[in-house]
Amino acid sequence: MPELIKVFKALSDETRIRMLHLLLDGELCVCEIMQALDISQTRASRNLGILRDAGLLSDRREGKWVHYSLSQEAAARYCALLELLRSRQGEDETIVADRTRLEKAVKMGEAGGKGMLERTGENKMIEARKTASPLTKR
Amino acid sequence: MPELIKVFKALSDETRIRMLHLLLDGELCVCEIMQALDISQTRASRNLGILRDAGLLSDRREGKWVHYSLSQEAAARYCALLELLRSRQGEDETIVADRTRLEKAVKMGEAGGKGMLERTGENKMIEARKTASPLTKR
DNA sequence: ATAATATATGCGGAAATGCGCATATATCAG
DNA sequence: CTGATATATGCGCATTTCCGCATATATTAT
Repeated sequence: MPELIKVFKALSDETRIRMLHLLLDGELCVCEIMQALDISQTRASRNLGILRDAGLLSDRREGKWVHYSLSQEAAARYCALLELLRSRQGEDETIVADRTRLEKAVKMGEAGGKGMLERTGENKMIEARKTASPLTKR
Repeated sequence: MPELIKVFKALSDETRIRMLHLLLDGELCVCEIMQALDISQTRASRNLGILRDAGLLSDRREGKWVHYSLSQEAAARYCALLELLRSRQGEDETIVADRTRLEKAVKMGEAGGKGMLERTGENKMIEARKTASPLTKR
């Protein structure tokens, strides 16, 4: 299958578009993305893999965490596509909500989060935790 | 479903990408496209409809023929996408073959073709015919 | 070593997609 | 009118996609 079509296939799914929107702003690990989008771990991992296999993302393991980010090649080859995405960032309600959840997750991470694998659900409070998290580095 | 995702879905099929490549050069009717791609009438009509419903094409009936072309809105909103396509035109063997078949079909049309609905098959000769065709106008 | 956390993946089922066949619709010629 | 040509569409089937569940793998902590 021609490469460009694989890219379009990767882009033709709402979950993956939401992921890309977040990753336009920088690297994130799977557990951050699944919290931001409020989706299952399976779904997050699978769809990130599809974006990676299409050449749009690259991944990097650091300890327990795998960080995904826009690939260099994609940023070069498909910058027109990414710009098209960027230009629509404000139009979608869902994207805004994802950002909000991401920020919340990042804050809890900075406070020293642990056990991020559970989906929190929109309004569920989780007390501060003790050990390291990928977010403490910020 | 967000509009942009519908567009990506429409673009994530090889048949439809081939169609778009031909239509980047101008308006074509269904029978020309099915000959150029050497596909069935059903397949041509269905996939052109999908591109139209995604907002990428507009159609115009003229007598027996329905002509499809890039829509004004798409050319404006998605010109980055179309440029990306254009920039890959040379890379794909299939696209070149489609162009060749299209030119052949156009020539037979100018000579006064009729009964274009049958797929010709790559090397099947068809004698010149007598009545009007969408191609005589060129 | 065991346990906990983070991520990936095999499997199965529900839904979506792609397309051929037959047929419907539209237009034109006679 | 009938017949020929061009296009669209309902139906059915094969393939693909999406995702949850359970489980496997990787890393770190104890």
